[in-house]
Amino acid sequence: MRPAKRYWLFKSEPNKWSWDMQKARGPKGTFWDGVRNHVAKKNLMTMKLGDQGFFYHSNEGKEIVGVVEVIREAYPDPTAEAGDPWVVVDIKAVRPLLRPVTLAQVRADGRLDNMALIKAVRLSVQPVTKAEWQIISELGGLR
DNA sequence: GCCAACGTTGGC
DNA sequence: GCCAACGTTGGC
Repeated sequence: MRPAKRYWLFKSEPNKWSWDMQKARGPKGTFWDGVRNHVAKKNLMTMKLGDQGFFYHSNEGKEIVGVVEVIREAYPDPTAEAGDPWVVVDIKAVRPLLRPVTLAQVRADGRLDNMALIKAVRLSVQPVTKAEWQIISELGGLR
């Protein structure tokens, strides 16, 4: 049996790598580089083909703007020094949220208090539970 | 192996 | 620009 699909959240500063840039890559997607934290790395290693994630704009915007999908599982980060342990996955843009979900909304919701977005502020690649995924999808106008 | 100092992230 | 949270480094 195929393992249940998992959900994630990818943080990016939009002035470095924005949703629009991700979308412009089309179905080919791109590798998600720059992760230099062991917890985030562990999350990357756990990802399977077809897992979905939210695309979050940190710093400017502070909102979840889109949905991405994992199209290649973890492999060595091409931007890391040889011998470094860091990995990337490939992701592609799937669709934008009809209405971006802001950090303020997530905080105010009450059902999302345990999200890593709030609990682990600095973690750049985070797990999202199925329940959280559904709530945010609704807030974002996706169902 | 502990912990103080320091650097980085990211919200405000 | 400030600072809280947290990770990493290095002295002991």
